[in-house]
Amino acid sequence: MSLPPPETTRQQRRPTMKDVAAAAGVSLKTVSRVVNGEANVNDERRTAVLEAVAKLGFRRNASARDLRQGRSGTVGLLLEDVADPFYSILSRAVEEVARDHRTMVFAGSSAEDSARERELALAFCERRVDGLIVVPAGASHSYLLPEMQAGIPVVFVDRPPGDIEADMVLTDNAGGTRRAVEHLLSFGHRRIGFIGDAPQIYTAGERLHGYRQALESAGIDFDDDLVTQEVPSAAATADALDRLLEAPSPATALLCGNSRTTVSVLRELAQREIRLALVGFDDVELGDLLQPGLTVVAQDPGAMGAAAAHLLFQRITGAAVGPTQTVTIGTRLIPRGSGELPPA
Amino acid sequence: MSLPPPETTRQQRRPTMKDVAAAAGVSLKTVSRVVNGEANVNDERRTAVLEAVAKLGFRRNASARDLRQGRSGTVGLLLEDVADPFYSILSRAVEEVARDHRTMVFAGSSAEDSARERELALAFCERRVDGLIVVPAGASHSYLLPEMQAGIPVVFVDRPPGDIEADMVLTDNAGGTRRAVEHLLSFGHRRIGFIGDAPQIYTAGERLHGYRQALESAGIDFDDDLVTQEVPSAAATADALDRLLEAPSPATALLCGNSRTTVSVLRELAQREIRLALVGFDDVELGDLLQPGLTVVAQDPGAMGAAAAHLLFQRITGAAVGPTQTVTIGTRLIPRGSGELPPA
DNA sequence: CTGAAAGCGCTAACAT
DNA sequence: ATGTTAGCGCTTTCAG
Repeated sequence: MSLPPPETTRQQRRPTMKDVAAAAGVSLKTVSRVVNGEANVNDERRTAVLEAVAKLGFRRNASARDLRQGRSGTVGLLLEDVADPFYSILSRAVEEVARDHRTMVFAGSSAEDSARERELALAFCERRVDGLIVVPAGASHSYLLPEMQAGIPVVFVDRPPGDIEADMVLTDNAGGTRRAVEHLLSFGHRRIGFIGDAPQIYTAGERLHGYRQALESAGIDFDDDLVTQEVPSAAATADALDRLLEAPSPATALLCGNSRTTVSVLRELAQREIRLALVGFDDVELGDLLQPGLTVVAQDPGAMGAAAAHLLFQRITGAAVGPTQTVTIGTRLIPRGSGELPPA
Repeated sequence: MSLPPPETTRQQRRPTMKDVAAAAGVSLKTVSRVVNGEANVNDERRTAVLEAVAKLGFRRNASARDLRQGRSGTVGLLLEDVADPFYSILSRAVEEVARDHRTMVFAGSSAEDSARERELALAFCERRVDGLIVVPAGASHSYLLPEMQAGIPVVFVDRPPGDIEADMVLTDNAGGTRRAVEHLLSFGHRRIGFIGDAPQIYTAGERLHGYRQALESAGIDFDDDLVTQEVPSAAATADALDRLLEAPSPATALLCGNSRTTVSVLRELAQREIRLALVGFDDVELGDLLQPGLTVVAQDPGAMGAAAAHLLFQRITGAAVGPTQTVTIGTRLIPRGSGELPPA
């Protein structure tokens, strides 16, 4: 007089190779051979194994395999924010390269928080990723040294690591702003404003550097009144814009150091009904549909992700050994109208 | 007379708990207790263990732990394209919920290819993910039944699965287009065009349904001349637009069934210098900066991701048992100008 | 071509 | 409070 089984879905124990072996009447090792597509298995037995696999719904346990083999077939990808278009495009590029290497990708967002970056990176290492691609959030990365010495290759993207040497993939930031300034100069501008990100951010420094270089080459004095560097927020950008336009000799053109700032400036300009020559660093979606179209210095996040992943897999496979490498990806100036307006 | 060691970086074998135990002069189990923050360890020994951990650079091997415990602390997220803003926002939301559950996320892009969807989903299962969130690419998902029966919960997002019953999180597609049409009707339009995605796509069907419902409620006859359903491409959209505008009684307003179509239409309208009342389904970045601003029926990918993840973890933890659940997420009409233009 | 045995690094169950 | 033993599911090694 036993009770009927409960009505919930039955949670079967997953079949193992041992179960398959029993069902097929062969040894566990033969199952392993068949499942892994090795040669040297009699056709008859192979068929029996495949039938048992299908019947039982067997699926090899990657944890067990990884444990035995010492590698996991995964890489970790640590971004600032998976939802940001720049990083999501980069992410997809990494995924495609990883796929070619039959590798899965763990992705995580540091949210620009160095503690969270570290936590995620070490969690990836605990999972024994075969390699790590990191967009640095924090300023120190020595916490990764033990992991790197233990054989986990790490490639940094977009910004250099804080206090260690490692492979990296960077945008040619200075070259990008240099070209943007030269472009504006060629349309007759001499008073070119620059609203950049906070100076402690690597890319912000590089971009400012390119801006200064281009002015210097053109024999134009750098003017503090025309330059702002701060964390991009709508309010801060509006203030910065005020400064540039109310300077004794106001800006006739503006270069924005990142896309968040560019968007804030566009909103301000629309509201104030001001026309100002404008070039943005980093492309924004639908930039061509604005009026005028938005001229930008476009980065190539896809190329950066692909380059980082290629470099990483070269390290993983041992195809690349020796000193650290730095890959620099160029920018592309895309004229769409806003950067070709003449001085007022 | 032995040779000097090679000059390449030394690949140390990673220390194990056994090594830590030896270094600290305790048993392996004590190391395990300390590493896992269990109570019942003498302070002196705990200190010794922690020192050995730091000195050796020990990091617990998650593969071994997973194998023993039978769960992996990971979930799989299968999207159409990680780089698409809709999915990248969804993805970030999933990541945040997973983080609360100390779980990492594997993300993969099916590229709208059912074979690739299946391949990725099964690869996730092989990695013994604790659960799976899937945006269906293919029409059949019975291949997941053995996995689900083996205890891997699966939540489908954005579209229902093909031939199985499962939890899902959907947008209120029909409700969204209904409101869009009502909105256009309220501005006096009676000839409202609809350019939707290919009819075999679930969301496309639902959106068309809402369009028809709203017309019917308003006592307006459905007119085939004003409706197109095809794979969104710039060329196809241009043709569709031609049809609507050259119909015997042409459209004065247009509802686009997805954001790719919306963008294509915007490009066409800009080129032709035509003004047409326009509402897009799904928001696009910078829609407020266009002239006129783009009126949209906004979906909420963040809410969808969060809902899917919550449901998934309820299944994983057993907080939810029993019949499948469907969560429907509402849309929001955002008037910005283009949808408030009167009939020509 | 096939199989038996050992063991990857960890945790669960059971002593002490 | 601490240690011992067994074993998760697989691959490696070695023997037939």
